[in-house]
Order: sequence, then C-alpha cells, then structure tokens
Amino acid sequence: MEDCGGGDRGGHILDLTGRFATGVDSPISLSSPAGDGRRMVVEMDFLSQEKSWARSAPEVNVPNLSIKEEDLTINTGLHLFSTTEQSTVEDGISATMSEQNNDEGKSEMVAMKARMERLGEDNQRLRNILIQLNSNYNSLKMKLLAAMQQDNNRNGGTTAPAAGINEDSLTERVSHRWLESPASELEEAAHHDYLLKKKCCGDHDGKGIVYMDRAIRCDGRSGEGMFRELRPDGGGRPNQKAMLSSTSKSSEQQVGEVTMRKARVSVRARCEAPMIADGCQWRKYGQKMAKGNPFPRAYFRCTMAADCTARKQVQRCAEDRTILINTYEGKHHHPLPLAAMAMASITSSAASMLLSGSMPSPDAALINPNLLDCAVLPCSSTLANISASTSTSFPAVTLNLTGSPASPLPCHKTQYPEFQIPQILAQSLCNYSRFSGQQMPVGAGAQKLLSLAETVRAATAEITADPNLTTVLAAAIKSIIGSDGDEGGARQAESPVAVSNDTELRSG
DNA sequence: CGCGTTTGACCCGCGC
DNA sequence: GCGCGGGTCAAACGCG
Repeated sequence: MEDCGGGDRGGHILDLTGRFATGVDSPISLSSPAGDGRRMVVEMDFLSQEKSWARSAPEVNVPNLSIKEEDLTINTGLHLFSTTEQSTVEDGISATMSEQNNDEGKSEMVAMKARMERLGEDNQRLRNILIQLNSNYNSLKMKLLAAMQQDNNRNGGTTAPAAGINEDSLTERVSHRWLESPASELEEAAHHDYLLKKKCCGDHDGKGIVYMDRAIRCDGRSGEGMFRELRPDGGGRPNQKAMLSSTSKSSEQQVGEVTMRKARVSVRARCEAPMIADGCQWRKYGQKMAKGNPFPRAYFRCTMAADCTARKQVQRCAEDRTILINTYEGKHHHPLPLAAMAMASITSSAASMLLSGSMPSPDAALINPNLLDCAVLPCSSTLANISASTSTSFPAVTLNLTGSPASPLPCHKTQYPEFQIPQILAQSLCNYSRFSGQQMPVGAGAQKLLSLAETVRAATAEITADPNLTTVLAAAIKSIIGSDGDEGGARQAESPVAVSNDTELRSG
C-alpha cells in the first residue's frame, strides 16, 4: 500500500487500493495498523473474487478490460488530526495562554494561522482526491462499457436504440455486468427484455444499450403437475391430483403456495405492445375469450424454474385498449433478474399484505402508497396508485401505472414509455433499498456496489458545492461503512477524523 | 427438428 | 342437475 506522506505526521489515510484489509463482508474496510488510531485505512475492493460479497458472482468475463491499479488507488496524504494530535495542539495553545500573557494573542494567532494553513492544504488535497475519484469512477465505467460492447460484438449481439441509455441505466448495467457472471440473471433479463421488445415493436438494431445475445433456457412443461395440484379452487384433473402426495414439499410450503396463489395482484399499465417486459420469462399456455371483454385473455406461466408457481394473465382493458392488465399470481421460487425483481417484489408484497390483512409488515410497506411516493416510484402518485378489492373470488390488489389516479378510465398518457416500466421499477427498487437498507435476496453484491457508487457520486457532487469537505467526506465514508453494520462503521463514527476535523472546520 | 404458440377440449366451481 | 365461465391441457401448427 502506498503511503504518500501522510503517515509520518500521524494523519489518516484514505487508501483505495482495491484490496481488503480485514475480513468484513464489504467492499470497503477500515483498519488501523498502528493500533493507536492515528492511522486509518479505508479500502474498497471491487474486484476481489475471494471475498464473500463477490463470491456469489462467478468469474467475470470482460475481455480487454485493463484496469490499472491507479484507477483504484487514491492516496489522500491527508494530515487530518487524530485525537492525539488535536489534544497536542490544544494543549500547546493552552500552555501558551497560561505562561505568556503578553504574547498571548500573538502566539494564538500564529498557532491558529498554522492550523488554518494546514487545513487549507487538506481541503485542497481533498478536492483533488474527489476530482480524481470521480474521474476514475467515470473512467472505469466507460472502460467497462467499451468491454461490454466488444464482448457483445464478438458474440454477434445486437444493440438497442440509443434513446434508452442514460447515466442511471448505464451505471446499473455496468455495475451488474461487473459483478455478475456472463450467465448472469441480468443478461438473461436483458435478453428477455430485448426479445420482448423485438417481438412487440419490431427489431431495434440501432446503437445504444447492449443486449447480450444468449439463448434462453426454458424448462418446458416440467413441473406442470405442481401447479395444478396446488390450485386453490380445487381445479385439476384426477391423475394430477395423485401427484400431490408424491411431492417432496412440506405441507407448510404447500399451504403457503396455496395462499400465495390465491392472492392476485393486477398491474395496469399503458402499453401498446402485446406484453409488458417485466423481466421474467413467461410461456403462454392458454388463451380464452373472457366474458365482457372483446379482447382475449392470455395465460402465462413462469419458465425460469421448473417448480416456479408464478403465473400471470394478460388482457387488454375493455374500455381502453391501450391499457394492458397484467394479473400476477403465485410466487417465484428462483433468483430473479434485477429487472424482474421489482415487479416480483411488489406483487409478492401486495399478496402478502392482502393475505395478512394489510398489517404493517416490512414487506407490506413496500407497496404502501406513501412509500411509493417517496421511494419505490420516483415519479410519485401521478404515476401509480393502489387499490384493493375483495369483490372477486380471490383477494386482489391493483397497481395502477397508467397515470390516472382514479382508475380505471379514461387515461391520459403517462410520461413513461411502456417499456421503461421494468427499468423504472428496478431503479426504484434500488432507491427503496437505499432508503430502507433492506437487503435484496439476490444480487446483494451488485446492490452494494450500486449503493457505493451512488454514495460516492452523491458525495462528490455535494462536496463540489460544499466547502466543508472533511465533514461531507467523513459522512459519506461513515454512511458507506456503517451500512454494512460492521465494527468498522462504529469505529469510523467515533473516529477523530469525523470529530476533530468537523469541529475544526466549523470553527475555522 | 426443437421450441413456442394456437386452439379446441376438458375439468371444476359456482349460481340458479 | 344443468349451464356458464374461468382455468388448464395437449395435440396441432408454425417458425427458425
């Protein structure tokens, strides 16, 4: 680890070397090698394959991606005051005050001036560091994007229109591409989204978002009996009922699935296309004309896992053909791609809330309209509203994404194109995750990186406008480390960096 | 040829 | 018991 001169003066070093110092389950760690708290090292590890947070993601295959150590290494060389040093300074001032009354003002002025100069230097270093950090962040992001495009070109992949690419989506995609394997769920989700877009709107061979060209594995009809035997309405054929006893699932699981299948969550969205790309892989198994609706109702089941009980019905609204009603039922028994996680989480939470009598559980809170306003759906109540219904034979809840608060009709155009819905939800889920600190069941490493990247970016932006650099940096580091709940966070919270310099800068 | 979709038939629950 | 509507199956079909 490079030491750029801060250590000799007992200062704290912010060192982003890309290695772990301790075994904490985080890409960031704190250490104090000297054991006296005078030197503090913060390390971020984005690339280590050995740590548990990254171990869940298989090896990343990003060709021609040369990440230099400098990209990940920032040595601040800060001379931030430790408790010891601060007390020394204060003691010195105190001593000066007591023994030289005549020169009191002069000495104090000299000492203060020296401190101010040192703090000014530190401020300048911090500015440079943050500029460098931001630059490295952007550089790495672009390198990854370039590598992804090369990889995609080599695999004969296709690209989507540039219109859909933006800072957030790029960050999200790059981060996940980084942490997940080539066979990652994200790629499959992206591919699935692409296939759906292709199917719904024709081929988009323009330039922009990279879609991985990978065949989707489908499990066909395996596990069909499971669906049938678990039907809550008692439906199913006799020969399939016989399979009920042979299932290896516990009775508790079966009861849970039955209740989950009972609850239905409808999502109304304005979509001209035949289907909304919600990130999951669905296979159509039937279509019927429903009474009172000139449009057929299509039945889909999830094919991402053999034993997945998730199903959905897709039907156009009779009164407004531009509104697509997706009714979700059942529960996914497999890891979900990010694009599907938001929708699945919302529908699952809605079902849970419905079945539990809308008790305020953490899950149920996910679809609380107030929460939707502030976190889940960034565009707030103008985009989504929720209503529950017991008028049908199944308990049902409707999530209205059509932009019309008073469902159902007439509806005006929402500001979001139909295909952005999963992306909006996915991003929103990230926002929600950040707000609540809730850990996602899959892709936790990606979530951490996303959170970290966002925190760094936010801190950089904030610092640019805020002269109180140390305070903001300390807060940012504290929030990053504290989010993992390890002892490093507690140590950082009590760190002299956060205490002494904060005080000093305010007084200065 | 494999895979996904289509579509007629079948099963079941419910209301009359 | 009968008819209706919802949900599902599975053979047939189409596509790459």
